[in-house]
Amino acid sequence: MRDLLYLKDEQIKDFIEQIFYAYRETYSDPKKILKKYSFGTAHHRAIHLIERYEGLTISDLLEKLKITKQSLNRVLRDLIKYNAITIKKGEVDSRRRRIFLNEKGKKLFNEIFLEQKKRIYNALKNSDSDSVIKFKNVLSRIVNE
Amino acid sequence: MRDLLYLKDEQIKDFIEQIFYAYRETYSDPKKILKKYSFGTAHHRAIHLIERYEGLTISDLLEKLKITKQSLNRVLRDLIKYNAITIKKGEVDSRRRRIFLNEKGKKLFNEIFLEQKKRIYNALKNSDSDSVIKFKNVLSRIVNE
DNA sequence: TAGATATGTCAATATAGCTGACCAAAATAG
DNA sequence: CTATTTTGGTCAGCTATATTGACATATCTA
Repeated sequence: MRDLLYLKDEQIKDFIEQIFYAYRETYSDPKKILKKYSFGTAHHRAIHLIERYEGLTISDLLEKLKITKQSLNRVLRDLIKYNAITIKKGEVDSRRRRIFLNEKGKKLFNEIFLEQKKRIYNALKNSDSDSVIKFKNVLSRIVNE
Repeated sequence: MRDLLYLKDEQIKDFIEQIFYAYRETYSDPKKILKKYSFGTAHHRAIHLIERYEGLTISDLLEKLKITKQSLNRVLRDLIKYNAITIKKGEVDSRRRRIFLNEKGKKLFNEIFLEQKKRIYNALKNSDSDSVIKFKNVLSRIVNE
């Protein structure tokens, strides 16, 4: 590995640490709201992905979350019970069930997102668009590495 | 909130999602190594901070980790038992105990870091220094927001 | 019709966090 | 010097989120 000035070990350690803090803080913000509904971060992550990828299947969700179906099932059961989501049989293949947000789920998502958005928005609002683009690119390279 | 082109809700949702993936992947990489020593991510985070801030106190560590002393104590007990760390009485205030990595702890840290470093290094090595700097700046704004 | 696929569910276990209560040593304030 | 505060350790029990393994069911495909 080349020892580029901006890729020294101490810099990399710092990134590893900052990624932890960024994740923790970003997902801590809406915890009070989640608690009101007796939900946790596991429900939050699921609802986030269901909102973003409407109609995704159980296995799509499993791949994104990288948890077991047993773990996911508990979460989905809770969300169904609260009437946040609906699972419909797939049209082409009725085994591939598709997950959708109900009105109650959309409201819940928005309440969570509004809280969570603040941190990101405030962090970026004073950044130039070039910083935001470069942040996005580096982040996605880390994810897809 | 202004609706700047690069700060649309969908963009912010994407950041929230990517931060989750970045954290998860970055901290998943060394899990096999940790398992060899019967350690988990909680031990990893502690050892990372102890390496970076040598001689930090229990309460320094508690503040950085944002967990309870009961949770931290379990982790530290395991690390002491393995002989990864030593806790010394503080020189000025002997209640403020300072935590240090032993040789065994340094070796363990290096083994973990080498694995974890790959993802960050590979993600950054083809980025120009400006991208890295801007990534760092935006990340730290998210953390300190 | 026989297998493969997608999903659900039961049971047991692990990890990492929490609260509450209580204790001891050491520093500091009166 | 004593009283209080600060720092840390520990016990016990609980919760949230994940795991593995086994088995069941419906549906699709060959």
